[in-house]
Amino acid sequence: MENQTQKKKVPHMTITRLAQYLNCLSLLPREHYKEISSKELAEKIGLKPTVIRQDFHHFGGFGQAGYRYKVTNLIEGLERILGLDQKQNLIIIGVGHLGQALANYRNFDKLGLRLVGLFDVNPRLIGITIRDVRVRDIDEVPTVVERENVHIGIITTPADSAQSTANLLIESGVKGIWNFSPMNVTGPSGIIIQNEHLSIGMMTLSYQLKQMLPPLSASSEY
Amino acid sequence: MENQTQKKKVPHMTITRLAQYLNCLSLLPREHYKEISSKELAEKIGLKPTVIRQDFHHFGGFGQAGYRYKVTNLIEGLERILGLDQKQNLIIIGVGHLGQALANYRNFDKLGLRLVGLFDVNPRLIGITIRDVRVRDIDEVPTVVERENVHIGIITTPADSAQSTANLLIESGVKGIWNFSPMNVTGPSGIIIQNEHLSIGMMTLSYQLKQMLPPLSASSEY
DNA sequence: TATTTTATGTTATAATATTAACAGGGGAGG
DNA sequence: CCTCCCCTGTTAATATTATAACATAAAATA
Repeated sequence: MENQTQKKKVPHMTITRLAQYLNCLSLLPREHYKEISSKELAEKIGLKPTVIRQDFHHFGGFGQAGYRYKVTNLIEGLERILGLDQKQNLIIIGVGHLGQALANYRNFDKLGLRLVGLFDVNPRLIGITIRDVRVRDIDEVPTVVERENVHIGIITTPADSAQSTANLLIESGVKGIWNFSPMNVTGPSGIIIQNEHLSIGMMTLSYQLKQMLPPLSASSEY
Repeated sequence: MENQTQKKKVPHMTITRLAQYLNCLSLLPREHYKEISSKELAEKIGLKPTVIRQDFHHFGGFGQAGYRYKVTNLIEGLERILGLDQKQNLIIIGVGHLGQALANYRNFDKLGLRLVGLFDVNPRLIGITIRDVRVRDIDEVPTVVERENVHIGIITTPADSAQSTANLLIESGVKGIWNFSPMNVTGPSGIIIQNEHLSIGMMTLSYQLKQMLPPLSASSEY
């Protein structure tokens, strides 16, 4: 569209699905899939074709009537929309099990993200190296954020230090926070904060299981 | 697709939020919060009070008009709705970094979940012990699922073996799958499958950042 | 070349979710 | 006891999202 600041609001679910499309497209073998139809893509993800076409329509569409979508064209467009064409530097605070798992996450490269810092308060962790990145003391966060022009910070600390960590990140100049601690963190408007609670996924799974499985005993009370 | 155990269908977003409420409530100090109002809880999560009351209304409400909600009552009710009151056994397949991180996830206990098995194909991992659970060969999955009455399986394998792993789990008798591999997995109806793609959270964050940050160059073309 | 098929972009309709408005219940304070 | 205020449960209205329907364009086929 005409305006990059985006006049009409794109539904949040659409953005989530665009990410799904991109993820799916980047995984399928390129030689067999030079082109793909909305029907094919929808089948792979478990949606209806109209959803995909409607999502694309928010951005003017990616093909032309009659043709199928060109996969490379699609991927490039999605990456541009999602902002993945501009490389970003990020840091991780909290080098516990989850922090280490994320530090080893290969897909960061594909997303245009570069891990430039790992931080913790635990002296036993400070100094070790994970994928060529050395773990530093948390006091060094402001320095690294400024020097490396870091825009994104990932929080994998325990719950009770999540908010203080977020504050530190924000003061240091980080613009987006991806929080994996169980506690919600908040910040001033202008800072993008994504709280990613793993337990919520588990709970919704549990709920659906309960609906599906026969109740063990026809309990009298609610 | 209608569910006979459920008269009126509860919106999916409501279930997600119920999980958020429970997570938030379980984290706040019990002595200071014996009771809580919809307004207070909404503030903590960043919602409006009416959302919470509407969500609760799908289940008949948790308090009575005039009173505030009793926290213990609320927690018990949410746990019952989400099916967390019934203990479940689960296994993890794929003991890479993410699998190990999940194996060490303390919150499983709070969710009524018990890790009873770890599996991998890598001989170098088979035999090691994480939190008193020994890593077994993937061939032993059917045996353990049956013996331990496992209902939930977590997939943390690479993308190319995700679907085959899901098939194995389903054939073994698992009823719910929590898939962390980047590739969507599918199964027959009756099996609950939750695909949890971490990269999607990162991409939506990237998108929002792009909307917020000033465009580096006023590029002519979209 | 005419026609059928398949595909996308667009518009219109149906379904769903959010938000607001309202109706009572209980406690505090005069 | 009465009034005021705050609270929840419920219903109604609004806004948003998903689905279906349609118009059009290209390729394939006869």
